[in-house]
Amino acid sequence: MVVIVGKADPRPAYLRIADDLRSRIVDGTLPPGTRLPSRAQLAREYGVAESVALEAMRLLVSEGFVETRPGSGSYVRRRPQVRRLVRSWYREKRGDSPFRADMAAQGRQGSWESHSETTTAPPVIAERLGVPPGEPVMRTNYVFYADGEPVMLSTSYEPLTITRNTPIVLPEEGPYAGKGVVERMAAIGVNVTHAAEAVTARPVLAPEAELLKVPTGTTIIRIARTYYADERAVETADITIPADRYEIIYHIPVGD
Amino acid sequence: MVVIVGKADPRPAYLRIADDLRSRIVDGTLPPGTRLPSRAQLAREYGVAESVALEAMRLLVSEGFVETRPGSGSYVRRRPQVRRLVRSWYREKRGDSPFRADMAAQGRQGSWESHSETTTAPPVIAERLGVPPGEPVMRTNYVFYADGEPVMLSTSYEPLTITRNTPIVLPEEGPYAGKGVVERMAAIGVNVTHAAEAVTARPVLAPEAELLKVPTGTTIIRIARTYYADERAVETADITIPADRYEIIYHIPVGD
DNA sequence: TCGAATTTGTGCGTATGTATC
DNA sequence: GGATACATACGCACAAATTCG
Repeated sequence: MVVIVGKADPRPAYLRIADDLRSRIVDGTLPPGTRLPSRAQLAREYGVAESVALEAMRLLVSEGFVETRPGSGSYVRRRPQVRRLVRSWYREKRGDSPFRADMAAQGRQGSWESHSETTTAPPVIAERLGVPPGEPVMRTNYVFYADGEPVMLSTSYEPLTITRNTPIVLPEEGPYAGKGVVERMAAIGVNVTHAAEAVTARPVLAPEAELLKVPTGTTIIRIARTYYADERAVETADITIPADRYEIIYHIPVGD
Repeated sequence: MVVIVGKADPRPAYLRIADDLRSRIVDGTLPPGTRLPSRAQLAREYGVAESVALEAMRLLVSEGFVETRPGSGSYVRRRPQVRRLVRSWYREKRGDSPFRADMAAQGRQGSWESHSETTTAPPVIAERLGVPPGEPVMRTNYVFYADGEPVMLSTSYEPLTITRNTPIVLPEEGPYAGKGVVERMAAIGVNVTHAAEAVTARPVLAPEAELLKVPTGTTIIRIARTYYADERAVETADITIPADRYEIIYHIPVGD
């Protein structure tokens, strides 16, 4: 089939082709897994050079609608099953590690690796913790796994003025290892009352991509989480999650 | 300067160039606003054809690191000032439009355009609303502006079984126009008790980019919000926000 | 098992239009 | 107005992976 274009189409040809295919993907005419026409076919159908068809495909790939397999063809992308991470207060009340409980709720096995060291608070972190820049903090880097696959990164900071000389100074050692911030802080008499999470998103950077084993250019969600005991910040963390695998669920009570 | 490449470099040339520039952008050697070498310059420096330099730049644009200005040059993207959108229950209690109140809190003037029509619920929406697919719903498309600049898109769905023959059937007409879902539903005796928001993120699509006036390659945050009266869903909406302009704040009480 | 055809990935060179400076 | 820079488009070439007879 050769598509005859109107003369007065203002949009570039590669955008027209991409829009055309995209709308057919979105409306279900081209379901996931469908093989799309090859570059040569598209070029013939739309009456353009092969390089224009190539441009259209590249755009759809960068938008996440299409994946290509060299030598085989281009296919409507099958979305990986989107899993949910629930971030609400009641995840804190289960006695187990919040992450492991989240994973168990989905029938997956949660595990993690971590590394802690004392350092000084960078300006951004100091501001979030409400302490002077350079204040000593315990920094802990985590890689979280679900069924052995990396799914989340986290870098946590706790002021040593709170945890020094307590059994919980190292988050992943001692009787409260892996128990979650709320439970650990409770063990030293610090009563966590609420948390604030600031959600942003951006393209993944190379070091993160390597740890999460995702291709560069994919989108990640970044959560800056801070736990408070009344008005005092007691922990803050930067959490990184691949956006195409997880959605983050917040429950918001509509109080009086 | 001409960069001599080792013979055994496995990566394609355009990726090497992109990786090189990207790392210099990320580590601050090329700060935001810096003008990058032109295609012709890059081609000379790296000893490749101009089309290869073009490919590298396109990749960086699609990743959101670079923006191009025709006739002028390519520049490290300046991150606009990040503003905050607070999504917590108390934003519902202010009597005014929640969006206008959010904007007023930042010293900006909020406004919006909307268009409502009755339609039938697509499968995904029907599932969120807990109604059979094809159920009649009121769909309203919004474009929200801050100081005249588009900052948020929203598509809202309300089952007509709830609002038919009431004064609020059209969200943006009548005495409760622009008042927010909680207040509008209260006006017909529906007591909204909580909301759930599912947060995801992905690259912006061409049609959205046009409405939001953002360059292609930026990241957007997408929120699927559903309001509930006890267990019954009374409204659901898809909200689209440019991730480089806003971060989304959630407050999470840590209850007993 | 082999080989030919197909398909994507990468790269080169050219041309034209339009925006900027 | 001229030089520069990006945007789009055309056409070609070859490598590598896949497919299929």
